[in-house]
Amino acid sequence: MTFSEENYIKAIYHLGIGNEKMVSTNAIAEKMETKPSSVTDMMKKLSEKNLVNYKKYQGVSLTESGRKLALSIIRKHRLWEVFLVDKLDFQWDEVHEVAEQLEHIKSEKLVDKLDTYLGYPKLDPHGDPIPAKDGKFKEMVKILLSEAPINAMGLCIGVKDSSATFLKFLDKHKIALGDTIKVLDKEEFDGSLHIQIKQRNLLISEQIAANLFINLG
Amino acid sequence: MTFSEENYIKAIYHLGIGNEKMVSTNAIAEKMETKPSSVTDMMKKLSEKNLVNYKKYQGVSLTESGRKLALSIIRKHRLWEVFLVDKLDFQWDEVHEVAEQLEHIKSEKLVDKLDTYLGYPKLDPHGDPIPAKDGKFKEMVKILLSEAPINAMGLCIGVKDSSATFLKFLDKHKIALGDTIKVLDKEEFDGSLHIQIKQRNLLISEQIAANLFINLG
DNA sequence: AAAGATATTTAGATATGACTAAAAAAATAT
DNA sequence: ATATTTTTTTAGTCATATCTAAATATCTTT
Repeated sequence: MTFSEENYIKAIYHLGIGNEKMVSTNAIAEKMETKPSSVTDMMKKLSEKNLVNYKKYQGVSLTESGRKLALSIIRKHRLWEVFLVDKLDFQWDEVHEVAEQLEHIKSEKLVDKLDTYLGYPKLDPHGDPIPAKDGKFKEMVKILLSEAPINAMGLCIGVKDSSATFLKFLDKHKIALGDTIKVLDKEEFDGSLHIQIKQRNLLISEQIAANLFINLG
Repeated sequence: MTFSEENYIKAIYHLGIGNEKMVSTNAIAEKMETKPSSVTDMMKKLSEKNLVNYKKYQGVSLTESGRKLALSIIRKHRLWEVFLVDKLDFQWDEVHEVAEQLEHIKSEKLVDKLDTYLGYPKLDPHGDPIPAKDGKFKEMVKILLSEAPINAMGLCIGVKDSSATFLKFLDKHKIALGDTIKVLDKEEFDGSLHIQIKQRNLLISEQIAANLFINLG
């Protein structure tokens, strides 16, 4: 598998979450920051390798082996992120790019030993679950903070956008995974949320709220 | 820099050690397990990028920036090897292949933090020195065991061949870096050496002796 | 159901890094 | 010093992964 192939597989997996249907060529092109024609070329190749189900004009979905491959790459990505934060003292907003490279290192032994060394972590620094060796993992029950009803209270368990800009914003306002958040009020005008977090009251924009996952009770 | 370019630079560096002259196209081709014509192509490209001095039919040598690049790759390779052995519990004969991949990860911050995490090691698991960030490092004074005179005594400080086969052989016969070795006798017939190591007497072939570095006094 | 808009695919081109076969230069031997 | 061998380079191909431009299929409107 080339890096490029692996990145396509990962993109298809991420796009396919939730909507269990077919993923469109254009959606993949946008995610990969490439042209639709390049996607078509690659889909033919991945189809040959039995990693995706592809029919002209119908979009693609991952086959069983495609899904397994995707999960193994995601497993590696998230384990490396834990390593960078827990062991090397990286900030959580700095790890993504490096993990994008490390996820392509080929050595099963390495991944297993890394997993052991890290103490079999279940979540990465952004709250995303780490697939087990056999590909199994359970998504937590989570909703976007922006969709929580007024007076709802829950644990902050993850971020949707994991860009450095957003993560830095959270750090600056001392919002961290594991914090308890209570929705006090919602502004009708722009959807801003008044929330209570660690004894503090905070007003956050809808865009912020739409990128924070919480777990209700 | 592509992986391929980096691997060529590394190969030229290794071939250029000792013989401070030009490195031949054929030598590079052999080391890289590729064809001389491919080497010529790449030399033109690396020359464009000012990483090698290349003149048709004259061989190549690294420029100052080529040398720096080579040392930074070697630094990464050796630091990762230390990580794999010290932290992840790999055997010393298992680390080379994985480190060949890890050495191409691009992130200065990662290398620096790894160095710190490992406690600024000076040597990798095979006894090779790890270049500092600024590229400086001192080779130990070392000779091949096969070239040591009879009755010489020294510390085993490194291996020349670091293939799994050779390293496993050393493990099997309990020969490790740091052991004191004394040359008792040399067979005239085939160059075999009688050595004393950890109270034991051992007879080793010349080929073995020609891949072990020792440091006299 | 035809027209227009959007999405997707095909065809043909480019850059990288490899290869083979043939030509040319350098080294070695007679 | 000439012939032979070895080394190195050139020329032309190939595969991968991209791209642009043009063609075609599907979706959306009316």
